[in-house]
Formats: sequence, C-alpha cells, structure tokens
Amino acid sequence: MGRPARIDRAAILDAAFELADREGLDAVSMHAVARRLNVTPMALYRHLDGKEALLDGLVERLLTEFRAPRAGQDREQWLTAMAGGIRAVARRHPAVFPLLLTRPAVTPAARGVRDAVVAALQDAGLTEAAARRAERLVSSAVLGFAASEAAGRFRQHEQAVVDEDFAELLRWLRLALTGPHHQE
Amino acid sequence: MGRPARIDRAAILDAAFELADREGLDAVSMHAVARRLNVTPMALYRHLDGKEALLDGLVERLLTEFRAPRAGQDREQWLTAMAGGIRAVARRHPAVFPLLLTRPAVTPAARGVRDAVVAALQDAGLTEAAARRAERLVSSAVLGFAASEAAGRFRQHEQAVVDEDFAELLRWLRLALTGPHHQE
DNA sequence: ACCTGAACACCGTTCAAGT
DNA sequence: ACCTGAACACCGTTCAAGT
Repeated sequence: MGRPARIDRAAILDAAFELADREGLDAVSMHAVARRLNVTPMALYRHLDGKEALLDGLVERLLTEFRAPRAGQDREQWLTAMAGGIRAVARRHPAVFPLLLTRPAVTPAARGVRDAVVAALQDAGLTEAAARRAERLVSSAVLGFAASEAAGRFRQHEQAVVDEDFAELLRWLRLALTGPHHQE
Repeated sequence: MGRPARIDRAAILDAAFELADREGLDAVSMHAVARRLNVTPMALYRHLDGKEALLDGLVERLLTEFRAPRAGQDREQWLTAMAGGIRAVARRHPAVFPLLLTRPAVTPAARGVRDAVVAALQDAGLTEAAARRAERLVSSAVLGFAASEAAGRFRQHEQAVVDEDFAELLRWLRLALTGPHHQE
C-alpha cells in the first residue's frame, strides 16, 4: 500500500530535457537524469520503460512545445506560422531537435500534434489524403532544414544568408501548396 | 623504426560501417569496432582522433558512396538522379543515414562531394551563390525525406504511397529550380 | 611507429530486497 | 507502490609500457 511517489514521468522528462539543452543529447543517460532527481537510476524504470521510452518522451516534448498553428485563414499564412514555429523550436533546442527525424512520433501526445497539422490542412481545403501527404512532405522539408541549421550544417554561412534560405524554402512550399499541383 | 601497421583508417571505417549496417548505430563503439579488427580499443586512437572522428568518417563514407551525378544535361534529369541517389543510399544504410543531418561534412572527402553538387548546379547554369543556396535547400529537403523514410517515420503507409510522396517532392523541387524563382 | 595492459569513471538494465 | 543496493557487461579515454 503505496508510499507517495517522489518522481513521475513529467518530472523525469523535465530533467532529461533540461539536461539535453544544457549539456547535449549524449549527456542524457538514465544515470545522469536520476542523479538530477536525487534518485537511483532504477527508480526511473517504475515510470518509464527505459532509455528508448525516455527519448520518445523528448520527442513528445518537442512536438507539444511546438503545437500546431490553428486552422489557416489563408494557406500561405498558416504555412509561414507552422514552418516558423518548427524552426523556432529547433533554435531553442538544437541538441534535442534531431530526434524528430530519427524517431517516429509514438506517444499519444506526439501523435496528437501531427494529427492537428493534418486537420489544419484539411480545414484549409485539402482532401484527407492530400492533407496527409502535404504534412509528410512539408514536415520532411522543414524538419530537414531546421535540423541542418540546428546541427550547424550551415555554420559557415552568415545568419542573413541562412534566413534568406529559409524564406526561399517557404516560397517553394507555398508554390507547391497553392500552385497547380495538388490535383488528384 | 616502425613495425608494419595492422590496421589503418580505411579498415576501421569499413568495420564500423558494417557494424552499423548490421546492428545499428548504437552498436558502433570503439570497443566493438576494435573487437572486430582483433585489436584493443586503444589501437584505434593511433589512426583516428576518437569516437567523434569515427562518426565523421561514416558521414564521409555515406557521401562518397553516393557520389554526385555528373553535370546535368538537363536540370530535371540531374535532379532526379541526384535525389534518387540519395534516397538509395538511405535505403541501403538506414541506421547510418541520419548522421548526414546531424553532423556537418568535415572531412576533405566529404566536403568534396558537396562541392561537386554545387559545381553540377553551376554547370547547369546557376550562379555560384544560387548554386550554393540550391544545394543547401535541395539537400535539406531530400535528406529530410530520406531520413524520415529510413527512420520509419512513414512506416504506417504503403510503399506505393511513399513512392508517390517522393515523386511529388521531386515535382516541387523541379518547379522551384526551373520555375520563375531563381532570380538574384 | 604501432600496439597492449591495466585502469578510471561512466553507461543500461536485472534482480532481490527494503519500507 | 515506490525506491534502494549490489551487481553485470558494457562504454570512451588516459597513461605507461612493451616490441
């Protein structure tokens, strides 16, 4: 008959996320997270399935911090908000961000965010199939760019150049979403 | 006055790459690679600066396996070859591939491949600045898609659907590269 | 010059035990 | 129910030593 829990899943994810932000993803270990919570590593297993589940939790945190911009008044504006939001998350959490391209969204909260993006695209007038496809393609392109930037792949270029890169990418996507190319 | 070397950088990268392909990126450790070469872990440090340098070596291997398609007869065809080549590498080496979005190309051989892509775009008629920008954007989008696919982010969809996604992405990029959008 | 051996502070996870 | 303690097979890297 239980004693009160000293930690829970949320506290564990908080600690892990902070650790990743400050010392990098490699610093996120079961031992290190436990240390931060004044608990032994094994205490974490009561609340989380292991290291993999911990990383899935970080993906969830990234996505819920992002949140999907609500249904587009107009499609261009929605796209700008959505892409800008993703890029902002990448800049705040460069160490954690690559996980988004490495791990599918598996936790319920994580899947919810993706579903909200699809819903917004449907509200903007796409069929369900087209909305799902657009979500996959836009997220791939934007995540690819944001992850590249966060990882320092464009490090050698001036910030202004990279900002203009991003603007150009948005123009491409706008063209693709509003252009003569979403039949079927 | 040296004894003959039993291993070298190439042999180490061979072993690491094979290990990653067969058992995943997490299986690539200095200990495990050394074990595969019948050598102690410390022997690797003579030929490589450490774990980070080992991973940079894997990035180099991915890029040199890809090789840039030679200068485009026509731009569309070049784009198809280039994107298809990247996707093929991702499918052959799903475990290693994400490194491309996580680590900038730092070794000389790795940078050479990227420079060849830029050169091909210049041969196709872009200015140097435009070619560099196009390389950054196309590689971000294609790497983002290929990494997503390799990581299983589209796992729930039929192969035919994902193939059509890729075709659609290519149409977007073609539009962007040949459309009314590469002034300045 | 190239590799080994012993060592250190870590890591993920298990198992049985305490309260 | 929740957490600890001891333990295991790992990990990256250092240092001094062998040939």
